[in-house]
Amino acid sequence: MGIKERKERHREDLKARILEAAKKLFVTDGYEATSIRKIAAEIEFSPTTIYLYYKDKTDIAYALHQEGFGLLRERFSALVYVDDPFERLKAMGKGYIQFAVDHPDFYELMFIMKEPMQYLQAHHPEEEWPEGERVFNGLMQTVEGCRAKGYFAGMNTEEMAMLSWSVVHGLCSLHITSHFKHIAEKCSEVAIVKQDTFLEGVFQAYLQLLERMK
Amino acid sequence: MGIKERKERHREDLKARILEAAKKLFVTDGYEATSIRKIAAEIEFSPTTIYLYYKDKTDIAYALHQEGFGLLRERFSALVYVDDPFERLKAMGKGYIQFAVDHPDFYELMFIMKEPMQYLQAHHPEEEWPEGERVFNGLMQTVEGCRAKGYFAGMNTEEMAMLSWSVVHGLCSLHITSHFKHIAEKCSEVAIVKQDTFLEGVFQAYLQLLERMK
DNA sequence: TTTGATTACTTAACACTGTTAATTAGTTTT
DNA sequence: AAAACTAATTAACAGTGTTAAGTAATCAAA
Repeated sequence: MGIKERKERHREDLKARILEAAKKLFVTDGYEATSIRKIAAEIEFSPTTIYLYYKDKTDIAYALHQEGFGLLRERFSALVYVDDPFERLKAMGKGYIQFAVDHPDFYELMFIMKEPMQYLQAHHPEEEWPEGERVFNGLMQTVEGCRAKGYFAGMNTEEMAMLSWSVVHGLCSLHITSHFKHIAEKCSEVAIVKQDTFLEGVFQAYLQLLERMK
Repeated sequence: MGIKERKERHREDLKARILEAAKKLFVTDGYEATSIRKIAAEIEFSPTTIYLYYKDKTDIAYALHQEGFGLLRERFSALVYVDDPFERLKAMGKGYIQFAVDHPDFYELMFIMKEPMQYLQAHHPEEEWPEGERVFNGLMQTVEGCRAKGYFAGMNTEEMAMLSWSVVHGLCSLHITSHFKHIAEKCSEVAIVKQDTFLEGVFQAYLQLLERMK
Protein backbone atom coordinates (compact mmCIF):
# COMPACT_ATOMS: atom_id res chain seq x y z
CA MET A 1 0.00 0.00 0.00
CA GLY A 2 0.89 3.66 -0.18
CA ILE A 3 1.53 3.75 3.52
CA LYS A 4 4.37 1.26 3.22
CA GLU A 5 5.86 3.16 0.32
CA ARG A 6 5.77 6.37 2.30
CA LYS A 7 7.55 4.67 5.17
CA GLU A 8 10.25 3.44 2.84
CA ARG A 9 10.66 6.78 1.09
CA HIS A 10 12.29 9.06 3.61
CA ARG A 11 13.34 7.06 6.57
CA GLU A 12 16.84 8.40 6.96
CA ASP A 13 15.99 12.07 6.89
CA LEU A 14 12.89 11.74 8.99
CA LYS A 15 14.48 14.16 11.44
CA ALA A 16 14.66 16.71 8.65
CA ARG A 17 11.04 16.09 7.71
CA ILE A 18 9.95 16.58 11.29
CA LEU A 19 11.70 19.93 11.36
CA GLU A 20 10.22 20.84 8.02
CA ALA A 21 6.72 20.07 9.27
CA ALA A 22 7.40 21.94 12.51
CA LYS A 23 8.60 24.96 10.53
CA LYS A 24 5.54 24.93 8.30
CA LEU A 25 3.18 24.90 11.28
CA PHE A 26 5.35 27.33 13.17
CA VAL A 27 5.38 30.06 10.52
CA THR A 28 1.62 29.83 10.03
CA ASP A 29 0.33 29.21 13.56
CA GLY A 30 3.22 30.33 15.77
CA TYR A 31 5.34 28.36 18.20
CA GLU A 32 2.82 27.91 21.01
CA ALA A 33 0.15 26.55 18.67
CA THR A 34 2.60 24.13 17.08
CA SER A 35 2.03 20.99 19.10
CA ILE A 36 3.89 17.70 18.89
CA ARG A 37 0.68 16.02 17.84
CA LYS A 38 0.13 18.46 14.98
CA ILE A 39 3.67 17.98 13.74
CA ALA A 40 3.14 14.22 13.91
CA ALA A 41 -0.11 14.48 11.97
CA GLU A 42 1.60 16.60 9.35
CA ILE A 43 4.18 13.93 8.60
CA GLU A 44 1.67 11.12 9.23
CA PHE A 45 3.50 9.54 12.12
CA SER A 46 2.63 8.82 15.70
CA PRO A 47 3.27 11.70 18.14
CA THR A 48 5.78 9.67 20.13
CA THR A 49 7.91 9.11 17.05
CA ILE A 50 8.98 12.73 17.33
CA TYR A 51 10.71 11.88 20.58
CA LEU A 52 12.93 9.35 18.81
CA TYR A 53 14.48 12.22 16.86
CA TYR A 54 14.15 15.22 19.16
CA LYS A 55 14.66 15.17 22.91
CA ASP A 56 11.67 17.39 23.63
CA LYS A 57 9.82 20.41 22.27
CA THR A 58 12.56 22.86 23.26
CA ASP A 59 14.94 20.75 21.18
CA ILE A 60 12.76 21.47 18.15
CA ALA A 61 12.57 25.11 19.19
CA TYR A 62 16.35 25.31 19.18
CA ALA A 63 16.53 23.67 15.76
CA LEU A 64 14.09 26.27 14.39
CA HIS A 65 16.12 28.95 16.14
CA GLN A 66 19.13 27.72 14.14
CA GLU A 67 17.09 27.82 10.93
CA GLY A 68 16.29 31.43 11.71
CA PHE A 69 19.94 32.28 12.13
CA GLY A 70 20.57 30.73 8.74
CA LEU A 71 18.07 33.18 7.23
CA LEU A 72 19.61 36.12 9.08
CA ARG A 73 23.15 35.27 8.01
CA GLU A 74 21.92 34.89 4.46
CA ARG A 75 20.68 38.46 4.65
CA PHE A 76 23.89 39.72 6.22
CA SER A 77 26.07 37.90 3.69
CA ALA A 78 25.17 40.48 1.05
CA LEU A 79 26.64 43.22 3.22
CA VAL A 80 30.26 42.05 3.08
CA TYR A 81 30.54 43.99 -0.15
CA VAL A 82 29.79 47.25 1.63
CA ASP A 83 33.35 48.44 2.07
CA ASP A 84 32.92 51.40 4.38
CA PRO A 85 32.45 49.99 7.91
CA PHE A 86 30.15 52.78 9.03
CA GLU A 87 27.92 52.29 6.00
CA ARG A 88 28.00 48.58 6.73
CA LEU A 89 27.01 49.18 10.34
CA LYS A 90 24.02 51.19 9.16
CA ALA A 91 23.12 48.55 6.59
CA MET A 92 23.34 45.82 9.21
CA GLY A 93 20.92 47.68 11.43
CA LYS A 94 18.53 48.19 8.56
CA GLY A 95 18.84 44.56 7.52
CA TYR A 96 18.28 43.36 11.06
CA ILE A 97 15.10 45.39 11.38
CA GLN A 98 13.88 44.23 7.99
CA PHE A 99 14.50 40.63 9.04
CA ALA A 100 12.40 41.12 12.16
CA VAL A 101 9.59 42.65 10.11
CA ASP A 102 9.74 39.90 7.47
CA HIS A 103 10.08 36.97 9.88
CA PRO A 104 8.54 38.01 13.20
CA ASP A 105 8.00 34.40 14.27
CA PHE A 106 11.62 33.47 13.70
CA TYR A 107 12.75 36.67 15.37
CA GLU A 108 10.69 35.80 18.41
CA LEU A 109 12.28 32.38 18.66
CA MET A 110 15.78 33.79 18.14
CA PHE A 111 15.75 36.82 20.39
CA ILE A 112 12.57 37.18 22.44
CA MET A 113 11.62 33.79 23.82
CA LYS A 114 13.44 32.22 26.73
CA GLU A 115 12.90 28.63 25.59
CA PRO A 116 15.78 28.00 23.18
CA MET A 117 18.29 29.85 25.38
CA GLN A 118 17.31 27.83 28.41
CA TYR A 119 17.62 24.65 26.38
CA LEU A 120 21.11 25.71 25.35
CA GLN A 121 22.14 26.45 28.91
CA ALA A 122 20.74 23.12 30.11
CA HIS A 123 22.05 20.80 27.41
CA HIS A 124 25.15 22.45 25.96
CA PRO A 125 26.58 24.47 28.86
CA GLU A 126 30.02 24.96 27.35
CA GLU A 127 29.10 25.67 23.73
CA GLU A 128 27.83 29.13 24.53
CA TRP A 129 25.28 29.96 21.80
CA PRO A 130 27.44 29.64 18.65
CA GLU A 131 24.79 31.15 16.32
CA GLY A 132 24.53 34.34 18.34
CA GLU A 133 28.26 34.70 18.81
CA ARG A 134 28.92 34.29 15.11
CA VAL A 135 26.61 37.17 14.19
CA PHE A 136 27.81 39.27 17.10
CA ASN A 137 31.43 38.78 16.04
CA GLY A 138 30.52 40.14 12.63
CA LEU A 139 29.03 43.17 14.31
CA MET A 140 32.11 43.64 16.47
CA GLN A 141 34.39 43.54 13.43
CA THR A 142 32.31 46.22 11.79
CA VAL A 143 32.40 48.39 14.90
CA GLU A 144 36.15 47.84 15.06
CA GLY A 145 36.37 48.98 11.44
CA CYS A 146 34.48 52.14 12.36
CA ARG A 147 36.90 52.84 15.17
CA ALA A 148 39.81 52.39 12.78
CA LYS A 149 38.26 55.10 10.65
CA GLY A 150 37.99 57.45 13.60
CA TYR A 151 34.46 56.78 14.83
CA PHE A 152 33.53 56.06 18.45
CA ALA A 153 36.75 57.48 19.89
CA GLY A 154 37.34 56.47 23.47
CA MET A 155 34.61 53.87 23.45
CA ASN A 156 34.80 50.16 24.05
CA THR A 157 34.21 47.99 20.98
CA GLU A 158 32.22 45.31 22.80
CA GLU A 159 30.02 47.86 24.50
CA MET A 160 29.50 49.79 21.29
CA ALA A 161 28.54 46.61 19.45
CA MET A 162 26.23 45.62 22.26
CA LEU A 163 24.67 49.07 22.22
CA SER A 164 24.05 48.85 18.48
CA TRP A 165 22.41 45.49 18.95
CA SER A 166 20.34 46.69 21.89
CA VAL A 167 18.95 49.64 19.97
CA VAL A 168 17.75 47.61 17.01
CA HIS A 169 16.62 44.71 19.18
CA GLY A 170 14.70 47.10 21.42
CA LEU A 171 12.90 48.46 18.38
CA CYS A 172 12.20 45.07 16.83
CA SER A 173 11.15 43.53 20.10
CA LEU A 174 8.71 46.30 20.97
CA HIS A 175 7.43 46.18 17.40
CA ILE A 176 6.73 42.45 17.41
CA THR A 177 5.13 42.39 20.86
CA SER A 178 2.91 45.26 19.58
CA HIS A 179 3.98 47.62 22.36
CA PHE A 180 5.32 49.89 19.68
CA LYS A 181 2.02 50.06 17.90
CA HIS A 182 0.15 51.52 20.85
CA ILE A 183 2.71 54.27 21.30
CA ALA A 184 3.18 54.93 17.59
CA GLU A 185 -0.55 55.45 17.06
CA LYS A 186 -0.55 58.04 19.79
CA CYS A 187 2.26 59.91 18.08
CA SER A 188 0.42 59.94 14.76
CA GLU A 189 -0.38 63.62 15.22
CA VAL A 190 3.13 64.45 14.01
CA ALA A 191 2.53 63.07 10.53
CA ILE A 192 3.64 59.58 11.44
CA VAL A 193 1.11 57.59 9.49
CA LYS A 194 2.58 54.16 9.16
CA GLN A 195 4.10 52.14 11.96
CA ASP A 196 7.06 51.07 9.85
CA THR A 197 7.81 54.72 9.14
CA PHE A 198 8.12 55.40 12.84
CA LEU A 199 10.28 52.31 13.25
CA GLU A 200 12.47 53.60 10.46
CA GLY A 201 12.41 57.10 11.94
CA VAL A 202 13.68 56.01 15.34
CA PHE A 203 16.42 54.01 13.68
CA GLN A 204 17.38 57.08 11.64
CA ALA A 205 17.52 59.09 14.85
CA TYR A 206 19.97 56.56 16.19
CA LEU A 207 22.06 56.87 13.04
CA GLN A 208 22.09 60.63 13.52
CA LEU A 209 23.55 60.08 16.95
CA LEU A 210 26.20 57.78 15.55
CA GLU A 211 26.96 60.15 12.69
CA ARG A 212 28.05 62.77 15.18
CA MET A 213 30.43 60.34 16.83
CA LYS A 214 33.22 60.73 14.34
CA MET B 1 -29.13 49.16 50.25
CA GLY B 2 -26.31 48.57 52.68
CA ILE B 3 -26.40 44.86 52.05
CA LYS B 4 -25.77 45.28 48.37
CA GLU B 5 -22.79 47.46 49.09
CA ARG B 6 -21.43 44.92 51.52
CA LYS B 7 -21.83 42.22 48.90
CA GLU B 8 -20.16 44.39 46.34
CA ARG B 9 -17.32 44.95 48.78
CA HIS B 10 -17.06 41.23 49.36
CA ARG B 11 -16.97 40.68 45.64
CA GLU B 12 -14.22 43.25 45.14
CA ASP B 13 -12.41 41.66 48.02
CA LEU B 14 -12.45 38.24 46.40
CA LYS B 15 -11.33 39.69 43.10
CA ALA B 16 -8.42 41.30 44.90
CA ARG B 17 -7.66 38.07 46.73
CA ILE B 18 -7.54 36.18 43.43
CA LEU B 19 -5.07 38.70 42.07
CA GLU B 20 -3.04 38.54 45.26
CA ALA B 21 -2.82 34.75 45.01
CA ALA B 22 -1.98 35.00 41.33
CA LYS B 23 0.77 37.50 42.07
CA LYS B 24 2.25 35.32 44.78
CA LEU B 25 2.42 32.30 42.49
CA PHE B 26 3.56 34.44 39.59
CA VAL B 27 6.58 35.97 41.32
CA THR B 28 7.75 32.60 42.61
CA ASP B 29 6.92 30.24 39.73
CA GLY B 30 6.51 32.57 36.76
CA TYR B 31 3.51 33.27 34.58
CA GLU B 32 3.39 30.05 32.61
CA ALA B 33 3.51 27.88 35.73
CA THR B 34 0.76 29.90 37.39
CA SER B 35 -2.33 27.93 36.50
CA ILE B 36 -5.94 28.77 37.21
CA ARG B 37 -6.19 25.64 39.33
CA LYS B 38 -3.20 26.66 41.47
CA ILE B 39 -4.62 30.13 42.02
CA ALA B 40 -7.93 28.56 43.03
CA ALA B 41 -6.20 26.19 45.44
CA GLU B 42 -4.32 29.11 46.96
CA ILE B 43 -7.53 30.95 47.89
CA GLU B 44 -9.36 27.66 48.58
CA PHE B 45 -12.02 28.09 45.94
CA SER B 46 -13.08 26.05 42.96
CA PRO B 47 -11.12 26.75 39.74
CA THR B 48 -14.24 27.90 37.94
CA THR B 49 -14.88 30.59 40.53
CA ILE B 50 -11.94 32.50 39.03
CA TYR B 51 -13.97 32.93 35.85
CA LEU B 52 -16.69 34.76 37.76
CA TYR B 53 -14.19 37.53 38.49
CA TYR B 54 -11.77 37.42 35.57
CA LYS B 55 -12.74 36.81 31.97
CA ASP B 56 -9.83 34.48 31.28
CA LYS B 57 -6.16 34.01 32.09
CA THR B 58 -5.06 36.93 29.92
CA ASP B 59 -7.38 39.11 31.98
CA ILE B 60 -5.35 38.17 35.05
CA ALA B 61 -2.16 38.72 33.09
CA TYR B 62 -3.28 42.24 32.28
CA ALA B 63 -4.15 42.92 35.92
CA LEU B 64 -0.65 41.80 36.96
CA HIS B 65 0.76 43.92 34.16
CA GLN B 66 -1.00 46.89 35.76
CA GLU B 67 0.44 45.96 39.15
CA GLY B 68 3.88 46.01 37.58
CA PHE B 69 3.31 49.49 36.18
CA GLY B 70 2.38 50.59 39.67
CA LEU B 71 5.78 49.44 40.89
CA LEU B 72 7.57 51.13 37.99
CA ARG B 73 5.79 54.44 38.51
CA GLU B 74 6.59 54.23 42.21
CA ARG B 75 10.25 54.03 41.27
CA PHE B 76 9.97 56.90 38.79
CA SER B 77 8.06 59.10 41.23
CA ALA B 78 11.28 59.76 43.16
CA LEU B 79 12.84 61.26 40.03
CA VAL B 80 10.54 64.28 39.76
CA TYR B 81 12.88 66.00 42.18
CA VAL B 82 15.76 65.74 39.72
CA ASP B 83 15.53 69.19 38.24
CA ASP B 84 17.93 68.99 35.33
CA PRO B 85 16.10 67.14 32.55
CA PHE B 86 19.22 65.51 31.16
CA GLU B 87 20.15 64.19 34.58
CA ARG B 88 16.58 62.99 34.95
CA LEU B 89 16.72 61.22 31.58
CA LYS B 90 19.83 59.41 32.74
CA ALA B 91 18.26 58.56 36.09
CA MET B 92 15.14 57.25 34.36
CA GLY B 93 17.23 54.92 32.25
CA LYS B 94 19.12 53.69 35.29
CA GLY B 95 15.88 53.25 37.24
CA TYR B 96 14.26 51.41 34.37
CA ILE B 97 17.16 48.96 34.13
CA GLN B 98 17.19 48.48 37.89
CA PHE B 99 13.47 47.73 37.82
CA ALA B 100 14.03 45.05 35.19
CA VAL B 101 16.81 43.50 37.24
CA ASP B 102 14.77 43.60 40.47
CA HIS B 103 11.47 42.40 38.97
CA PRO B 104 12.29 40.35 35.87
CA ASP B 105 8.94 38.52 36.01
CA PHE B 106 6.94 41.75 36.06
CA TYR B 107 9.16 43.22 33.36
CA GLU B 108 8.46 40.22 31.18
CA LEU B 109 4.72 40.65 31.60
CA MET B 110 4.90 44.38 30.97
CA PHE B 111 7.25 44.57 28.01
CA ILE B 112 8.25 41.19 26.64
CA MET B 113 5.19 38.96 26.51
CA LYS B 114 2.55 39.36 23.85
CA GLU B 115 -0.33 38.19 26.03
CA PRO B 116 -1.43 41.34 27.87
CA MET B 117 -1.01 43.54 24.79
CA GLN B 118 -3.15 41.20 22.71
CA TYR B 119 -5.77 41.18 25.45
CA LEU B 120 -5.78 44.96 25.40
CA GLN B 121 -6.20 45.11 21.66
CA ALA B 122 -9.00 42.55 21.74
CA HIS B 123 -11.03 43.88 24.66
CA HIS B 124 -10.30 47.59 24.90
CA PRO B 125 -9.47 48.60 21.32
CA GLU B 126 -9.85 52.33 21.83
CA GLU B 127 -8.23 52.77 25.24
CA GLU B 128 -4.76 52.33 23.82
CA TRP B 129 -2.61 51.01 26.66
CA PRO B 130 -3.00 53.77 29.27
CA GLU B 131 -0.24 52.44 31.57
CA GLY B 132 2.38 52.52 28.83
CA GLU B 133 1.31 55.89 27.53
CA ARG B 134 1.47 57.44 30.97
CA VAL B 135 5.09 56.40 31.48
CA PHE B 136 6.01 57.27 27.92
CA ASN B 137 4.53 60.73 28.31
CA GLY B 138 6.78 61.28 31.32
CA LEU B 139 9.73 60.27 29.17
CA MET B 140 8.64 62.61 26.39
CA GLN B 141 8.39 65.52 28.79
CA THR B 142 11.91 64.84 29.99
CA VAL B 143 13.24 64.66 26.45
CA GLU B 144 11.39 67.90 25.69
CA GLY B 145 13.09 69.43 28.73
CA CYS B 146 16.44 68.33 27.33
CA ARG B 147 15.69 69.96 24.01
CA ALA B 148 14.75 73.18 25.80
CA LYS B 149 18.21 73.13 27.32
CA GLY B 150 19.86 72.69 23.94
CA TYR B 151 20.21 68.95 23.70
CA PHE B 152 19.16 66.85 20.69
CA ALA B 153 19.03 69.80 18.31
CA GLY B 154 17.17 69.04 15.11
CA MET B 155 15.75 65.79 16.42
CA ASN B 156 12.16 64.76 16.86
CA THR B 157 10.98 64.48 20.49
CA GLU B 158 8.87 61.37 19.98
CA GLU B 159 11.60 59.59 18.09
CA MET B 160 14.21 60.57 20.65
CA ALA B 161 12.01 59.32 23.49
CA MET B 162 11.32 56.12 21.60
CA LEU B 163 15.04 55.69 20.98
CA SER B 164 15.81 56.12 24.67
CA TRP B 165 13.20 53.54 25.52
CA SER B 166 14.41 51.13 22.84
CA VAL B 167 17.98 51.25 24.10
CA VAL B 168 17.15 50.40 27.70
CA HIS B 169 14.44 47.95 26.71
CA GLY B 170 16.83 46.22 24.34
CA LEU B 171 19.32 45.82 27.16
CA CYS B 172 16.76 44.67 29.73
CA SER B 173 15.03 42.34 27.30
CA LEU B 174 18.24 40.63 26.21
CA HIS B 175 19.30 40.44 29.83
CA ILE B 176 16.12 38.74 31.02
CA THR B 177 15.92 36.28 28.14
CA SER B 178 19.57 35.43 28.96
CA HIS B 179 20.81 36.28 25.48
CA PHE B 180 22.98 38.91 27.06
CA LYS B 181 24.63 36.43 29.35
CA HIS B 182 26.01 34.30 26.56
CA ILE B 183 27.55 37.28 24.83
CA ALA B 184 28.77 38.95 28.02
CA GLU B 185 30.60 35.82 29.13
CA LYS B 186 32.41 35.76 25.83
CA CYS B 187 33.53 39.36 26.32
CA SER B 188 34.86 38.61 29.79
CA GLU B 189 38.41 38.78 28.47
CA VAL B 190 38.18 42.55 28.59
CA ALA B 191 37.83 42.63 32.36
CA ILE B 192 34.07 42.40 32.29
CA VAL B 193 33.54 40.13 35.23
CA LYS B 194 29.97 40.61 36.21
CA GLN B 195 27.02 40.64 33.87
CA ASP B 196 25.46 43.65 35.56
CA THR B 197 28.68 45.57 35.06
CA PHE B 198 28.45 44.98 31.32
CA LEU B 199 24.79 45.98 31.38
CA GLU B 200 25.77 49.14 33.18
CA GLY B 201 28.71 49.64 30.82
CA VAL B 202 26.58 49.53 27.68
CA PHE B 203 24.13 51.96 29.22
CA GLN B 204 27.02 54.29 30.09
CA ALA B 205 28.17 54.06 26.48
CA TYR B 206 24.73 55.22 25.43
CA LEU B 207 24.94 58.11 27.88
CA GLN B 208 28.29 59.07 26.35
CA LEU B 209 26.56 59.26 22.98
CA LEU B 210 23.83 61.45 24.42
CA GLU B 211 26.33 63.61 26.27
CA ARG B 212 27.84 64.66 22.97
CA MET B 213 24.46 65.68 21.63
CA LYS B 214 24.36 69.05 23.31
C1' DT C 1 -45.40 32.41 54.61
C1' DT C 2 -44.72 30.26 50.55
C1' DT C 3 -43.24 30.53 45.93
C1' DG C 4 -40.13 31.98 42.40
C1' DA C 5 -36.05 34.30 40.90
C1' DT C 6 -31.45 35.58 41.63
C1' DT C 7 -26.79 34.96 43.34
C1' DA C 8 -22.47 32.48 44.40
C1' DC C 9 -20.31 28.71 43.86
C1' DT C 10 -19.29 23.75 42.61
C1' DT C 11 -18.99 19.37 39.94
C1' DA C 12 -18.30 17.28 35.65
C1' DA C 13 -16.65 17.40 31.42
C1' DC C 14 -14.37 18.82 26.90
C1' DA C 15 -10.56 19.26 24.19
C1' DC C 16 -6.32 19.97 24.43
C1' DT C 17 -1.00 19.90 25.92
C1' DG C 18 3.99 17.56 26.63
C1' DT C 19 5.83 13.36 27.83
C1' DT C 20 6.85 8.36 29.37
C1' DA C 21 6.25 3.24 29.70
C1' DA C 22 5.03 -0.76 27.62
C1' DT C 23 4.28 -3.18 23.43
C1' DT C 24 4.20 -4.67 18.74
C1' DA C 25 6.02 -5.42 14.09
C1' DG C 26 10.04 -5.76 11.15
C1' DT C 27 14.74 -6.50 10.17
C1' DT C 28 19.48 -8.35 11.37
C1' DT C 29 22.50 -11.10 13.44
C1' DT C 30 23.87 -15.30 15.54
C1' DA D 1 15.42 -21.11 13.31
C1' DA D 2 16.28 -18.38 17.45
C1' DA D 3 17.77 -14.37 19.58
C1' DA D 4 18.76 -9.53 19.40
C1' DC D 5 18.14 -5.21 17.92
C1' DT D 6 15.40 -1.36 15.78
C1' DA D 7 11.59 1.65 14.61
C1' DA D 8 7.24 2.81 15.36
C1' DT D 9 3.07 2.25 17.85
C1' DT D 10 -0.80 2.27 21.54
C1' DA D 11 -2.11 3.54 26.04
C1' DA D 12 -1.67 6.28 29.65
C1' DC D 13 -0.26 10.04 33.05
C1' DA D 14 -0.63 14.43 34.74
C1' DG D 15 -1.47 18.51 33.67
C1' DT D 16 -3.68 22.88 31.03
C1' DG D 17 -7.62 26.63 29.95
C1' DT D 18 -12.36 26.80 29.65
C1' DT D 19 -17.56 25.91 29.39
C1' DA D 20 -22.13 23.78 30.57
C1' DA D 21 -24.95 22.17 33.89
C1' DG D 22 -26.26 21.67 38.52
C1' DT D 23 -26.77 22.96 43.60
C1' DA D 24 -27.41 25.17 47.62
C1' DA D 25 -28.40 29.66 49.84
C1' DT D 26 -30.44 34.15 49.76
C1' DC D 27 -33.52 37.45 48.15
C1' DA D 28 -38.14 39.63 46.40
C1' DA D 29 -42.88 39.29 45.43
C1' DA D 30 -47.49 36.78 45.96
